[in-house]
Amino acid sequence: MRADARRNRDRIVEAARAVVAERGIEAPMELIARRAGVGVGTVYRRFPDRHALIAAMAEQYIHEIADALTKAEESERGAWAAVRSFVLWCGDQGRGALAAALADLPQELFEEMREFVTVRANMVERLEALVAAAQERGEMRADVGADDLMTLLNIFTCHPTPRGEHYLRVMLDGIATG
Amino acid sequence: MRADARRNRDRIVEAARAVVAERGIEAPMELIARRAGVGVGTVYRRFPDRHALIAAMAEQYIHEIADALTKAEESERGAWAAVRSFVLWCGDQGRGALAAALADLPQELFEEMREFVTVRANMVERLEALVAAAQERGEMRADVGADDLMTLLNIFTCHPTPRGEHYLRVMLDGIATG
DNA sequence: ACTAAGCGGAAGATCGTCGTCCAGTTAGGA
DNA sequence: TCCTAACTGGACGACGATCTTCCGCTTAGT
Repeated sequence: MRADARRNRDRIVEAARAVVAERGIEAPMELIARRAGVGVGTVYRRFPDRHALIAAMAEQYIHEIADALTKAEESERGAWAAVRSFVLWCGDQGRGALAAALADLPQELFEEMREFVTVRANMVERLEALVAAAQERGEMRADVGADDLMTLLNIFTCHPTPRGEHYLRVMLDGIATG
Repeated sequence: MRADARRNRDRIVEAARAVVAERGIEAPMELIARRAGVGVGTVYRRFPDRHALIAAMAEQYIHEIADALTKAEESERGAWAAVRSFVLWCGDQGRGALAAALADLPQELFEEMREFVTVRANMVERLEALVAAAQERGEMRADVGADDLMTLLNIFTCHPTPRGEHYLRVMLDGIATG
């Protein structure tokens, strides 16, 4: 692949993430192309259809999240601190908006996204372990699980508001054992 | 107006509320007509365009909310209890979904909806008073205001999930002074 | 039983997005 | 420098979803 083509490909994936986070999974291809500074034709040459683009995007995205979780795990300030900082990290930068957009992806699409599915499953497992540890130590209420955390993240970040991060903190205060 | 026409009119407004709550403010008119058990033609005779229908719907809706707030105020179990029960009432039955849908209404539309605007303004004022009282008594954290409560309601109810009410309760625990 | 009011839904208009195609441009090797 | 294969942008026709109108049939109510 020619160097300029490579550069454009990367720009397109990045633009897709931003646009999908803002406008949802059905954002027009032209918006993505514009944001990347290329024409629609260029997008379609690199990615035969929007599915391919979404898959590329999702893969990059899930790896970032998984890395953040690893960092949180390694911080060694306790399970609840790890959960908390991971949630706040996810809430930041509208990452969750992308997650929300991916969440209502048609089921059949996931079958072309093996890597994404695998990495995500692994991540959920690790988050569950962290939550269980925090609960065992009595640092976190027992009626909220890892899946609830992910749902809540989706809810908050998919609905952008100026005080989103503040709300997330209030929510975390409600989740922490008082 | 003939009795059957009146009946249909009411049914249409009710159907519109349900459909808009589920599918957003841009839900197809045909869906609303179907849900009301009438043809699209009937909808358009009663309401010249979707704006008129939305206005009728919004008016009915805001009165219900205002009534609920009145009930909460009258319960006399304290300001925080009133705020809490009002928020939970709103969260119930997907009322917020409708609020969310109304929230991203084009600005110019509100100018044809005087009644709605007036009643809503009055309601917000009363909620603010309740919040101030709860905060003064130290029952509620000071960094969350009436507008935040409304935003949070929108956020939660516009994004329907099986555990929505539970999340709202957790959130309220975070908002209450611990 | 008569008629004004009401009814449903087919049909045509409109709109936004998709994905293709091709004439023109450019990277980078010889 | 020159050459060409690779790449580029965006106009364009197709398409599906939704809007709104219109009209022949039905019905409430006198």
